[in-house]
Amino acid sequence: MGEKMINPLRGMKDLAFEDSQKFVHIVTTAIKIARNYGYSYIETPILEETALFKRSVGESSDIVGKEMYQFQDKGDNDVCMRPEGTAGIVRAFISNKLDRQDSNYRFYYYGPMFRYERPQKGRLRSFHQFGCESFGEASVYEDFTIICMIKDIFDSLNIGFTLKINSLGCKDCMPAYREKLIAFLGNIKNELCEDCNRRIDTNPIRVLDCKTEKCQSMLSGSPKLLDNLCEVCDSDFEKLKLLLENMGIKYECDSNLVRGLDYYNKTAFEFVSNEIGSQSAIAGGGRYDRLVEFLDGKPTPAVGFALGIERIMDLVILPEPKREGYYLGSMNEDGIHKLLEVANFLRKNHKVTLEYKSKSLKSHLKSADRAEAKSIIFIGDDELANETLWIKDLETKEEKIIKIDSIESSL
RNA sequence: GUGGAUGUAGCUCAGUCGGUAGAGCACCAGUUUGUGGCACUGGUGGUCGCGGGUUCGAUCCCCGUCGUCCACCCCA
Repeated sequence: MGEKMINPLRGMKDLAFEDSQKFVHIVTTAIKIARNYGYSYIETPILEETALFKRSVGESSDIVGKEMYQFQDKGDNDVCMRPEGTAGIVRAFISNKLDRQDSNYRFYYYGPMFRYERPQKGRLRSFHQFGCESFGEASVYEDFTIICMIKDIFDSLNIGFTLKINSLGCKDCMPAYREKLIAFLGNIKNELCEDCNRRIDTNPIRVLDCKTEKCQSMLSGSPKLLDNLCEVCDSDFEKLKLLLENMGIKYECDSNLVRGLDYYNKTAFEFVSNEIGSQSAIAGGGRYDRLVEFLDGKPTPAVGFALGIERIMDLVILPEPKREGYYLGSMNEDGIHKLLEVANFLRKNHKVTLEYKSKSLKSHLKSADRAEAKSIIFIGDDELANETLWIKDLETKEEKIIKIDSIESSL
């Protein structure tokens, strides 16, 4: 008492009412589709050893460099709230020795992620992702299938998007391209902006999609990633494009599309929306064939994606609410007492809203509307005297009176 | 981390060229001694983000602080 009111932490939001309904709608839709594609649920801890994220997400990324919720726990362990989902799933995949098993594993997950960033539209410190990870399948068909799955999810949520794809190459072609690009950038270093000069060291490919006009004009002759792929990467990328075209899925090739996390290779993709402000990515993912071995597992090809639930919450339209169940109310205390038993019975099969305050029928009817009940059950003075219930269907407006002790056969 | 806005009732916002505040929505009640989603009437509800300064007096002016929003960076 008298102390300062406690508010949620910066960048953290409570989800209730319409927001939580949207959240559940998105997650249940995504789960249903993921299950149709053969994915099963996996739940991993929110807290992990910090080293996990340093080795997977990569020290060069901003996520690890400056956005982690990292601290020492009471056992003096260096721990971290997960900033993304893939690392923990891969860790679990290896911890459970699934990498020793020569078969495919497909997992879906959803839950909160934490990044210590400055909040803005579509960007929170505590936010939720739904994601899928497929292990053991090297075929580009799997990349294609996962893109189809995301498309299905957005289609069923009625959300429009643009699909962008790129290939990041593999261990055979990416390093060579990287050197080529660094050499090119080195020559025009003095003309590039401050940010780009920093990027040359941290993530040179990012320089390619710098927003400043000066940089863009300097970059017109830069070597392009897609022109420098090895034979396998190139033919897989061509195959992916063909598969998408045959399926009628529109896409844009974006040679500058770079995933923010270090572990990606080959196929990279992003679903963007132009309706949600500056943070336009609503889902992103790609292939990460080397991550399992980086984390000391047996080399296992993998591909996955994550979608930002809060970002698509602004885009989904909730289905019309339907009236459901019963609202129970009385004009007098004794009636409420009887309704407690009625509620107990009905709750075995129906949604029930029981009002404990005695008040007029009119007032109860209003409350019943607000509760979105399909029917109201009411006990007034007459019903109390006759041991009956007055029941009205709020949609059809039909009314009936039944004996309380015949409720089991009447409802 | 940088920059720009902003902070008045549960919500959306007005307002006072400095004299401690209002509307709409929502909520409650009544109009109808027992018939809803409409209408009308009335009511509950705010130390005008917090701290300091100027002033006889600050919600309004000044400084600070915290929060929120938006953009950059980066990302889902």
